[in-house]
Amino acid sequence: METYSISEAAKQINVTVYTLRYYDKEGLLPFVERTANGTRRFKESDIQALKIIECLKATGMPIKEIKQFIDWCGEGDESLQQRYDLFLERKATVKAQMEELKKTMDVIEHKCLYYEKALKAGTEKVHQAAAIVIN
Amino acid sequence: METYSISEAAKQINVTVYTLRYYDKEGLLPFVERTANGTRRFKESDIQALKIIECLKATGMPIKEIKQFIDWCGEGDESLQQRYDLFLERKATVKAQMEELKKTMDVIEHKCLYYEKALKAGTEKVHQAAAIVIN
DNA sequence: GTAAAGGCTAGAGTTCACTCTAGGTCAAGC
DNA sequence: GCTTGACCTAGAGTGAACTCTAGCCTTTAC
Repeated sequence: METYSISEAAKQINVTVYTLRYYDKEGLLPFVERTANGTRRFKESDIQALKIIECLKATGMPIKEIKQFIDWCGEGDESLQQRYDLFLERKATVKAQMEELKKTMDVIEHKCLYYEKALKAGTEKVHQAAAIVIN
Repeated sequence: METYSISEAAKQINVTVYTLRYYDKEGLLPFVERTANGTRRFKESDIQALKIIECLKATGMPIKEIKQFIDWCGEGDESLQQRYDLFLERKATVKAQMEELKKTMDVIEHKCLYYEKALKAGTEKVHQAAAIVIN
């Protein structure tokens, strides 16, 4: 079975080796095995697990909560419900983030139009009457 | 003209007064005027500006870059192009974030289905054959 | 056999964005 | 006139997530 060194693993998931060692220190990688002399070897399934970790991180989940999830994974079927609930909750937060981001995008796009007009006119005065305003 | 105290302004944009003072310290609020004894009074246009600042923050923009934008706003028409470019760039990053979030959502939804099946079966074994795997 | 490349740990340092504390001013209500 | 509450500043402290350093150990290539 093919395995990867820490730097190969880091490259694959696009983080630094420092980050991987930090994750391990924080208990996120209990499944990564070591050679006789202590070197980490990442299996294909470890890479997949890291992708899940990165996915959870992308939802804004703090490392301590990700560790909780990893711990649950080690418990087996006992924690199935907790893990399901966790993903349901993540789904809801990601949905909320998407909606927030859409609102943000609307504002940004308005600003783009504002500045297009201002640039065409050569001045912001096409938009406002007086004073120093943030636009 | 109606104005707001720092605590009223904080409530309106849903941050703490500490945060507003911190923003001011960092140069994000040069437009906020003070009473004779030094108390900040937020105008309606200041609240709008704060909303733009919060919008930029929501795109992941660091405070130092937001300050750059605020500085440009003070320069007037000279900086129109820079400010336009900034919003174009923000638009691109938000678009990228939306795509990333969509991918994240797809993974999360897969996990939800995985756990629904596992819960129905009462065990994760419906999914995998051997070993400790993160799921 | 020795030097370079890569791995290891413990622990210190960094950055960011707040968050809070201490000590002080000021206006309003009793 | 004095207490209460809201405001102020400077600066210290916090927590998260890295990021790096120092010192040490293997393996590989000349």
